[in-house]
Amino acid sequence: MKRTHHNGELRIENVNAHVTLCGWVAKRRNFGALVFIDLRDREGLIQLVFDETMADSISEVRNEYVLQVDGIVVERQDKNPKLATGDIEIKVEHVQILNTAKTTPIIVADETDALEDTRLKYRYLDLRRAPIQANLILRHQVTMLVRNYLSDQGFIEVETPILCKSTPEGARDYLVPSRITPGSFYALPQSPQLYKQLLMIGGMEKYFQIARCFRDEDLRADRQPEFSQIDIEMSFVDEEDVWSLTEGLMCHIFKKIKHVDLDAFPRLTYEECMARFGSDKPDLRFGMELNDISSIFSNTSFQVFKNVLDDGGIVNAMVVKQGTDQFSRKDLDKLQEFVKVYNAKALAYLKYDQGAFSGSVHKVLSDEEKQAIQTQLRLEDKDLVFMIGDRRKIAQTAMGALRSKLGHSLSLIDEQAYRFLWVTDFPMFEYSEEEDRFVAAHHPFTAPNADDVDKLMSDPAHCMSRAYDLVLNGYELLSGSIRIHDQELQAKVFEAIGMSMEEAKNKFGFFLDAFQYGTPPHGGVGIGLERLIMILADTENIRDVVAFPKTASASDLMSEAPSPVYDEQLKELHLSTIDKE
RNA sequence: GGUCCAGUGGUGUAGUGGUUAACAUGCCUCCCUGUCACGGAGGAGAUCGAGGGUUCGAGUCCCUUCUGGACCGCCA
Repeated sequence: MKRTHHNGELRIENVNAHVTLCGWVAKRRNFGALVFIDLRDREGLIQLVFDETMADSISEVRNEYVLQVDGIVVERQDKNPKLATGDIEIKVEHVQILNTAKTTPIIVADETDALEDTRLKYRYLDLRRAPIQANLILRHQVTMLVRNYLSDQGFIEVETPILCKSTPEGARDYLVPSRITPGSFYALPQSPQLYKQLLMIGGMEKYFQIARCFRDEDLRADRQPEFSQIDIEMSFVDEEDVWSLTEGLMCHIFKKIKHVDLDAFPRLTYEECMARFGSDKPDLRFGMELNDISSIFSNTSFQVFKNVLDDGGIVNAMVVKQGTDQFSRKDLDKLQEFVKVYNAKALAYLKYDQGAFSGSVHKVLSDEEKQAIQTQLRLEDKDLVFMIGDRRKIAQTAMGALRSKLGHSLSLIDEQAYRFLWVTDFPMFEYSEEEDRFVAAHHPFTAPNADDVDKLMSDPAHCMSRAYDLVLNGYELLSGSIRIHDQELQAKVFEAIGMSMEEAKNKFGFFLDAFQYGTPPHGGVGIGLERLIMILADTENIRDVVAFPKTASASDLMSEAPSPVYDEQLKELHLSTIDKE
């Protein structure tokens, strides 16, 4: 092999150069004895011309054949402005067929051909297409930037185990049976959480890893069962140190990849975030904030809102500016169904037009109430108000989901913008109705706010933590926290979530042991690499930025994993064949 | 665990109870010396995801099931 150039890099300046090129046949066009072939490689396309003297040597060549050609770069008579190499072509003098190819099930040259399941079944062909290659190259560039940046900042990349101890707190583990210890299992890491904290105890001070993580939970458009996390942990730091490091990294990435200078990263508490946007990962590329208008209805005769308020709920409102004519009755009925998905009982609406009200709750609200709504929400002509009266969390979440949906469907979003947001002061615990106890909202190693330590037992619902998320354009880009480094505090947190010291020792004994030998204050973050790449690649589908992704049911259409195994393998693992009923 | 959408030649679609399932593209053969979404002529290729039911008759209606997708729950 003596390839001299990539196909996409040749230009008019290369005219008369003798070149040797390699690649795949993207397209063949015949004119009697004259044949054009578009030759594709990773860097692009170039047109090859074969005259009658070459006709025999390429008569068998079809799409996706692998060729090596020698030829001379010549200027074209008719240039093709759509192609980077469109000013020139290669007059081929010698061709070698490196390999043949069967007719492909998907047409590689047509980037719109085939639905996603077919593309995934033949992923190796889909990967030949420019868009998916561009995404993988982008991913490579970002991980290189991350490694270099963090290394320059004094961080050490350390690999942590994939075969771990199962810690059944949080996400469901993927389990791996042990052959040597029958009946025992490893777990694949949901994240390197414990190991990175142990690295801090181990004196690494600044650690990072582009870490593979595994979670056996149901998938979504932005969730795969295995994914990568830019995992970072630092010793002797507080929130400001972690945030400033993270912001520096993000600024670096967006400068290098998108050539933009990011604005300062705003911060909101979780509570304010939920109140204003109905989400802990709000899209700040548009406004249309939520409003609590409960006080207007303190003496209402509208029974629905009255009941909600009596039960401690709220009435949440959102104004669609100039919205009165944007929704048909049918649209509004659909939105009604939409909020029910989020457990809201109903979606009320009120139209304000030329000083007069109409809409679903027009007749049941008093004039004073409507006037108060107009005043509080500063309604102008043709404004539409959506209202949800429900339990606080439901009213906020459902309205937040509606806000997000309408932001897209009404094109309120500035597609060019990158709007970051730090969300802080998360609750330390969430009440789990299922388990009838408080569970850690983040993970049980998150430090509580210093002021809230005495609430751990007395008032866990109002105990805030030192956890934080970084949100970008409506995606949770990372989560992190300042960790507990004091063993007594750690014990209290276990107690608060109803975990006995015995149980804690059984689950995290090695970790708690380590705490006794001089644990530095530490904290860090885990950045969802795929989500970052999705945003940079401008796609809403995580599979677009993963080379070999899995489907929504966690299977690989290409390799057909997961698959049954031989009885022999099960026997070695001391597992009996699973009864399929 | 739940809700919704989709499944028709290799690929992408049309077909809304009635002849031989249509179109585009790809594939094969032939023609063509300046195409680049090349063009022209011809050809092969589908038990309409699977199973059951309703009907004189089902790609079409009903039930079950499988697969893919989106969402809720879940994802510390």
